[in-house]
Parts: sequence; structure tokens; C-alpha cells
Amino acid sequence: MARPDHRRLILETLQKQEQPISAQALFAQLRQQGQTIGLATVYRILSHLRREGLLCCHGQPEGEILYSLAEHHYHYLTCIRCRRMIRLPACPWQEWEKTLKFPEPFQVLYHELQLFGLCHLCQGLPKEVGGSKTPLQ
Amino acid sequence: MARPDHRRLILETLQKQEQPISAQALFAQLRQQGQTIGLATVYRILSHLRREGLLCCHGQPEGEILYSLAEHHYHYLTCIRCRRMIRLPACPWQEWEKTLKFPEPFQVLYHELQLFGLCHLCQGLPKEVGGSKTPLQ
DNA sequence: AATTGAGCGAGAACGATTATCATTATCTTG
DNA sequence: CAAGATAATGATAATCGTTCTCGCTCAATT
Ligand SMILES: [Mn+2]
Ligand SMILES: [Mn+2]
Ligand SMILES: [Zn+2]
Ligand SMILES: [Zn+2]
Repeated sequence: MARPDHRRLILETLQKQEQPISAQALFAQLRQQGQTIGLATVYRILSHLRREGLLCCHGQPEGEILYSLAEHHYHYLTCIRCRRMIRLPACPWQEWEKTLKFPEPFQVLYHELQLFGLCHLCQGLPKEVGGSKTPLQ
Repeated sequence: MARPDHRRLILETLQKQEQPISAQALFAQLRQQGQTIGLATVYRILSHLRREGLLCCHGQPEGEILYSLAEHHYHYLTCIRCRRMIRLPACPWQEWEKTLKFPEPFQVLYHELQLFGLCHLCQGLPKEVGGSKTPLQ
């Protein structure tokens, strides 16, 4: 039986995503499509892609890591209260790059920018007084 | 016996750190100072501070989360090859903030910016051929 | 065909975070 | 002040994302 090209499979799946996706969710999605792939392989390939600078890794405050392709990447406003992620229309890096001064020569291959705060739905809500039982996820 | 003000204790300890610190390390440091505090309480208070937007949460690729006060923070150039981290002299956010247009009203409480690429020492080196066993970050 | 080595998947191991629960301090009320 | 209600605490267990381990399979090479 021919070995499926897992790397290409993962790249294509990442390309289809509208939002950054976790390794576990990626694994579940592939399995649901009938693919025979192991969780370890998903993590292995993601590590490879990361080393090559092809992946954007969005480390969430809860520890889970979301992945997206570095080429056409987006940045998000993340509400620390309701966890909603709002995509910015464009990456501002091209503009910003000119104004940045590095302490030493450095070739930037990709970048991560995450903005955390309160969305307009959560700004007006009363402060949690009690135990604040709402999970941060 | 009077209950100690754990929240103040944690805020003061965070203020002393030169680098972002994990919850576990924070707990160990407090215990080493002779404080009687539980790990659960550390996590509880960190959750509270996070909800209030006082904390910068740096999710590491291995799942560990590093915390720092949102007031004074730094950004780094990270070499994906030798893993060296070069600290930027200043946070460029104040300048950039003016030029950003949000798709909806959003109150930014803190941000995370990381630049990945090749440092000047690693730019000329040949590509890794072997197993690339170097741990990621 | 035999050898070699990289890639694979299932599951165990790991570790950080979260949930649980009995206990204790603090607040409320009379 | 006494007594009950409420909230905070810390030890421990449970959870869960990630990494490690280990036979196994496949494909390239000889
Ligand atoms: Mn960008
Ligand atoms: Mn900054
Ligand atoms: Zn929100
Ligand atoms: Zn380097």
C-alpha cells in the first residue's frame, strides 16, 4: 500500500482553514475525512513546517497552540473575556517594518502579532464580582 | 491567623521579574520566600489578573505559559535556527497603534509581537540535512 | 532478494493547568 | 458576642495538550 503524502495533506488542510487550527482539531478533521494518520505524525509534520518557517504559531493563553500558514496569514483581535477572535483586514507588517530598528542584522522570515483585550460586546458588561466561574477558554 | 494578601504578593513578585515567569516558577519562588501559598491560589489569582487585562500571557510551544505585567514588557527577534532571542530596545506599539484600523470597536489591553527569522550568525550557514533534532524554542 | 533507514501509528509518559473538596478565615445577622 | 452563612485556601486528583517510545511498514539502494 502506497504511503500517503501526509505533509501535503496537512498543508492543503491548513490552506482550507478560515481560522488558525489546533493540532488536535487538525488530526480530528483528517480522521473524519477517512484519512489514516496518527496524532504523532500530525505533531511531527507541524514541527517540521515550523522549523522551515512555513507556519504561524498562535500560542493561546491557555496553552493550546493554533497553527496557520505563514504565507497568507492574518492577525487577530482576541477578546480575553469571550475568546472571540476578530480578524484584521490586512497585515500591517509591511508598513511597520520600515520604522523598526534592529540591534543587529536580522532576516525576518515571519512574525506573530496578537492583540488581546475586550470586544465591543464584552466592554459594557458588569465586572464579574463573584467567583468568576467563566472559563478563560 | 490573619490571611495574607496573596494578590498583592503576586503582583509585587511579578514586578520584580526581569523576564516573563511561569505559574509554577512563581509558586516555587513564593514558597522559597517562606510564604504559605498553594499552587491553586497562584493559578486563581493569575486568572483574575488576566481577566482584568493586567497580564501579558506568553504561551510557549510546549504548553507552558509565561506571565508578565502588561505595563512593562519587551519583544524579541527569535532565530529559528540557533534559537537565540534578541531583545528589541523598545516596544513599537505606541507608534503603530495610530495607524491600525479595527473592523469593530475593540479595547486593546495588551499585545504580543514576536519576529522569527535568521540572525546574522546563521544567515550564511547551509541548510540542515539531518533529522533536525533541535527542540523548538 | 537482502539490507538499510526513514516514516508511521498506537499508546504510554510527561507536565502544565484545572477541578474537587474538606477545612478555615471572614463576614453577616441577630 | 454567638452562630450561621459565605468566601478563600491548599492538598490532591483529574484533565488534557504535547512529547516520547517502540515495534512495524514501506521504499530506496545494493
Ligand atoms: Mn502579519
Ligand atoms: Mn509591546
Ligand atoms: Zn468578547
Ligand atoms: Zn541564529
